[in-house]
Amino acid sequence: MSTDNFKHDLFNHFARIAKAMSHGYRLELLEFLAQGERSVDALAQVSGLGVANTSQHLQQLRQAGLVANRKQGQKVYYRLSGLDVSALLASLRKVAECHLADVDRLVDDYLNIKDSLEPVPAGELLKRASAGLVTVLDVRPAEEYMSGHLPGAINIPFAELKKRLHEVERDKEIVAYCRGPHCVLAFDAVVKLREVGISARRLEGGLPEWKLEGLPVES
Amino acid sequence: MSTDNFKHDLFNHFARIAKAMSHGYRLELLEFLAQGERSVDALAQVSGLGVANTSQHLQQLRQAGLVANRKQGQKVYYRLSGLDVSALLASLRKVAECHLADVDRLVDDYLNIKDSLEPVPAGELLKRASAGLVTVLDVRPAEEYMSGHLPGAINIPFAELKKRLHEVERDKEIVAYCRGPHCVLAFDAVVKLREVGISARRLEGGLPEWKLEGLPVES
DNA sequence: CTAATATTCAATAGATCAATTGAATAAGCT
DNA sequence: AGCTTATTCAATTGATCTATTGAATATTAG
Repeated sequence: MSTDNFKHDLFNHFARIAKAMSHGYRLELLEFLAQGERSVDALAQVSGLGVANTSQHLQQLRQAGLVANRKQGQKVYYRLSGLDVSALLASLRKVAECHLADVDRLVDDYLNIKDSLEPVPAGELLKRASAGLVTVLDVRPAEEYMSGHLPGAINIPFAELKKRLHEVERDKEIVAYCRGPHCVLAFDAVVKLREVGISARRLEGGLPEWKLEGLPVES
Repeated sequence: MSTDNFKHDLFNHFARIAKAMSHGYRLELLEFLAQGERSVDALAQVSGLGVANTSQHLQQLRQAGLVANRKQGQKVYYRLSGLDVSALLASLRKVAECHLADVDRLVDDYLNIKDSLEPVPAGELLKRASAGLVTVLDVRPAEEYMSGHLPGAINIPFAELKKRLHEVERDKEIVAYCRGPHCVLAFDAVVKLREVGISARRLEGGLPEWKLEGLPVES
């Protein structure tokens, strides 16, 4: 049956993509890449893996078509091969949240403040930010900010937030964002800001989700 | 670092879901389940796997939260655990089509008639069908038709199409659909219908995609 | 040209996964 | 109760995957 072979081949190709995503570290790499282009050793550092190991994982992702790379000088820069990869990751996240009880519990335990933080939808933030009503705060590391961020956002990496609190206007509301819906940086930032009496909320989702909605990005 | 553990745990859970989808047979099972609820042996038959084997694959899918089951009498019926699982599969398909050159070639080779078949978008079909302008033809096996189909669709399984050609009205256009965008049944049906001079097109996507758009289903 | 940096390749051992087989459980039928 | 059907469990073998290590390649700097 040639049509059966077609079907098997096709599903095997789909499976190859899923297999590329079937490892925690590779998913972490994908999340970092969703923030912007990165070199191999930057990814190795941030993920805590060895360089050779990181390189091999990246190659698996590349063979599955999830990432692409370009060589500039001595460095090789990897990037997601498209927005649809971000969309795939978002789908995966959603299924996990809805149907994997463990994930739900984990998220509730760690981000138990979740509901009390009143996440701001992307569309609403865009309106209020362009009207100058809020300060948009990017709490990701500087390199991630530099390779793309929300329009008008200021960058104070979470690690430096305590020292640089004076940089934020205290009379405007702050909306913080980070890497994505399960990144703890924005959660923690909002808590820290509120501790010192600054009105703060977090964006629903992070930069990848913002891009997925087709909203503008500045760099 | 407790926040790092949280991240690792979370991504490991996501990876479990991807791992469940990282096997061709399991993806096939998911596509069949996207047509409706099925018992283990029905799935074993249609997938060509042994029953024990099928059962074990289904259990992996269940542990990943992708499917759910209920026991009725001596049979256990499995189903997708939600529409978001269909959405995840659709995302996977899209990434494969866009970024995996092999898939593109495979699809072009097999469904080379693809573009000439002028697929009908779901929204358009709904309008024209409710206006009585087209006959909607479901070419999937009878069991799949019975567990849910497009409103007003008639069912002639592809295998029986040749013998039952007389059942279709020759003066109305026919729109055929099957399991999904890469299922060959609707393609082949359209070709066969055109051979005998009947005006035919195919629906863009299949029943799962129809459901995903929130359109009504009859059973 | 030589040294240093960034990345990839190759080989290894330990772990996990897949398909098969036969037995065990559980529900209905006679 | 015994028999049949549907599903799951358990154990095996062969295959594939992961992390680590050290060497090989390529590009830039001195």
